[in-house]
Formats: sequence, structure tokens, C-alpha cells
Amino acid sequence: MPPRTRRTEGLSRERIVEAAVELLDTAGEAGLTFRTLTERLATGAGAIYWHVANKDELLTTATDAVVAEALPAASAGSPEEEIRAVALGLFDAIEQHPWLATQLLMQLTRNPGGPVAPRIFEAIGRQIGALGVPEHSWFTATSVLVHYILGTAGQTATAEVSTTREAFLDTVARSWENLDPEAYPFTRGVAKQLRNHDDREQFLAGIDLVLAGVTTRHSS
Amino acid sequence: MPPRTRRTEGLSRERIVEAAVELLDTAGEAGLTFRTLTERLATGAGAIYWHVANKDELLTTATDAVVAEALPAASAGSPEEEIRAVALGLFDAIEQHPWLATQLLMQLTRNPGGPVAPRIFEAIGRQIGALGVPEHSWFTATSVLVHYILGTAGQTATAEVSTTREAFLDTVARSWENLDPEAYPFTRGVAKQLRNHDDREQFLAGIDLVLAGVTTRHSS
DNA sequence: ACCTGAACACCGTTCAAGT
DNA sequence: ACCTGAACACCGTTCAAGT
Repeated sequence: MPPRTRRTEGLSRERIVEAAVELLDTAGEAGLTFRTLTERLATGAGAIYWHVANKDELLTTATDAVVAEALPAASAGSPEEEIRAVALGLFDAIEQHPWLATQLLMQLTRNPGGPVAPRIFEAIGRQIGALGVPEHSWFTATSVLVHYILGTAGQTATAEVSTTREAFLDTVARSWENLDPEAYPFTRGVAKQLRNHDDREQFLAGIDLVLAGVTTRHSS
Repeated sequence: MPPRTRRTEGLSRERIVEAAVELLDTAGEAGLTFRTLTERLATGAGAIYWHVANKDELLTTATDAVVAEALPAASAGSPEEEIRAVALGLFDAIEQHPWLATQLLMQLTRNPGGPVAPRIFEAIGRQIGALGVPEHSWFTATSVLVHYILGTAGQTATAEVSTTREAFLDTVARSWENLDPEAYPFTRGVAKQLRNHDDREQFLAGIDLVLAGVTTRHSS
């Protein structure tokens, strides 16, 4: 076994993923292409393909890396507290990396066999078990929570990197307020709730609402 | 006002959307391109752009058309029954149009100002109101339900049109069962629940779980 | 083993030109 | 008003060739 040659410079999977995350953060999903990536890494397309199978794998790996960092390390308090910590960890990560929401939704629905889905499922699901939920409801209860967290946090994330969150939500709320009153009375009515539904408090209230359902159900 | 010239043939927005849905159903998301579309409609690219602004608008319109057809027309029974009817309507539509799940998730998170999000929000939200949920929880409660429905139905939809649903879920379950026992005890454990979680019964059990949370919360 | 970069087969979109 | 279809500026991916 020859000693591994030392390389201060040189490409690596890690460096590529790191650059991909930076590009996604800076320029959004459309900003990550093999051209921008090769330019930033000062290399050729083939070099990247040596370390990474294709763009899908690159996106999966980038998403997984960000999620791994976002999830809280050790369990501290009660199951409820832990679930809130996981939820807020993902919420904050999505705020910092707006592309993450779409990517996570895609991973869950289209690539549940990949590394990302189990990571999130495990973080939430363990606490569901600790909560005393009967085993036959574990999958459903965990699914509900995970989809609420990602969906809600995703609605919060600004669509365009350039717009601020407030401006984005305001635009949506305004368009809801302009809907036909006959056909859309409910949606018009909750438009103002949308305006600040991304408050962490509001977000956590939703978590508690789900937890109420999860814990009530099996005591009857 | 000159009388509208009659045209038995000729392009129209409706014909384009119809062809787009057919292509999506037949060949999946990757199968819908302006080339395949112009070929099927025996026309040029410019002709399509005369009726539709761009591909995003085409996808939004196609999604909206399918959703409008999938939602039950008139409210018959109790709010709970109506919510189940809406959920099953979307569930079945996603089963028939596997591309729909991803598209709906995208519409909700990236284009909530478009026509699709209000349509779904309204169908669920009205019943939330009828359920006696206090107004300040309307948005949150509706969000939880909508995201559960789409997320779960989406996990059910096969990723590839060619694979059957059973084979897809089996593959995912198998990969979950092969996870590291130390790091993923929970996910490994629920793998077998994943195998048939797409049962309509299981799906409706999740709805009831959320409804339990929604209706419990404000009675305390 | 690792990297280069031209080439390939595709995209969505535009636009001068037709009818 | 509506349609044609070539052209444009981009993609992700491959692969012979280098070191």
C-alpha cells in the first residue's frame, strides 16, 4: 500500500460540493451549471465527472451536506423539544439556502432511496417513537410532520434570491386578496395570515397542532 | 364587432394544453419539450408561443386543468367527509398523472400567487372553517393538510413511468432496510410500513390524524 | 489516476418572414 | 391575427487525448 500522495491543491468531491453550494446560495438553482462550476474551480467538465456521476448526484450530495450540518447534534430535552429543534434547524437552513426547500421536497418524493430522506425521517421519527405513539402510526405521523416542516418552510423561502421574503409574501398575499370573492372566500380571508405565517412562532404552532393530533389519537 | 371566424382545425390554448397533458402522462416530465409538442401538434415552435407565454405557463396551465377536474364538484356531506373527498380526488389524480405531485409541490412553494395554490387551498380551507377551527389557526391547519396530502400522494407516485408503484416502493423499502442499524434504527423499522403506505386506508388514516390535532387543539 | 476541452445531442426562446 | 421554421444561446454529458 503506497502512501497517499499529498495534494494541497487539486480537485476533490468535497471541493466540488462546496463550490456547488456556494453557487446555489449566490445565484440560485439556475446559477449552478457545469460551466459556472468549471469556471469557479478552474477546471474542465470531465474533471468534475471524474469525482461525481452527474448533476443529480451533485445536487443530492450538496443537499445532504447542508442537511447534515443543519440537524442538531445531540438530543437534549423532551421528544417535543427535540422535534422543535429539528424543525427549527431545517427552517433556518432553508432560510439561509433558499434552494434547499425545493431540493428537499424533490429528494423526499423522487429519491426517497437516497441519503437525504432517511436522515430527516430518522431525526423526526425517533422522537415520534419516544412520544409513545403506537408503532402502526409511526410512518404516517412522521410523514405528516416532515411534510409540514418542509412545505411550510418552503413557502417561506423566497422564490427569487433578489426579492426579500417580506416582499415575496406581500405579493402573494395581494394576489390572493384580488381573487374572485364568490369562488375564493376562504383564501381571500387567510391572505393576511399568509403575510406573516413564516414567523417562527406561527411555524411552531403548526408543529404543536400536528403533535396534538399525534398524541391525542391513540389515547382514545 | 366582426363575427368570430370559425375554425374547425387550428391551434388553440386548449389544444396545446391538452397535448401537453397527454405527453406528460405518456412520457413523463422529461417527455414534454417544445420539439415533441410541435411534432404532435404538427406546427412550429412560434405557433405555440403565440398562445402560451413560455413553458412555465404551459406547465402551470396544464396542472391547473388537471386539478380543476380532479376536485369534487359540490359539497355533499360533513366537513370531514368533504376533506376526505378532496384528498382522495387529488390522490387519484396523482396516481393517474404521476408528474402531478412534483408539479403541485412546485406550484405551492414557488408559485403560490398562481391559479393552482388557491384552488387547493380553497377546497380544503372552507371545510376547516366549517369544522369550527378558530380563525387564527385556519392558515396553519389548512397548510398542514395540504402538505400532507401532496407529500404523501407524491411519495406514492412512481418516479419512473415505466416502473410499477409496487416495485418502486419495494426498492425504497429495501434500501431503507439496508441502512446502518446504529445510525438509522427508526427508518429501518418503518421500512415495511413504507411498502404499503400508499393504501388509501393508510392515507386516510393520516388525514384523520391531522384532523384530530386540528379539532382537539381549540377545545382545551 | 486524474484532468483537459472540444464535440455532441439536446434544450427553451426569438424573430424575420410568410399568409 | 396567426403561423413557419431556421437560428441563437444555452444545457448536461461524453470521450479521445494528454500527464
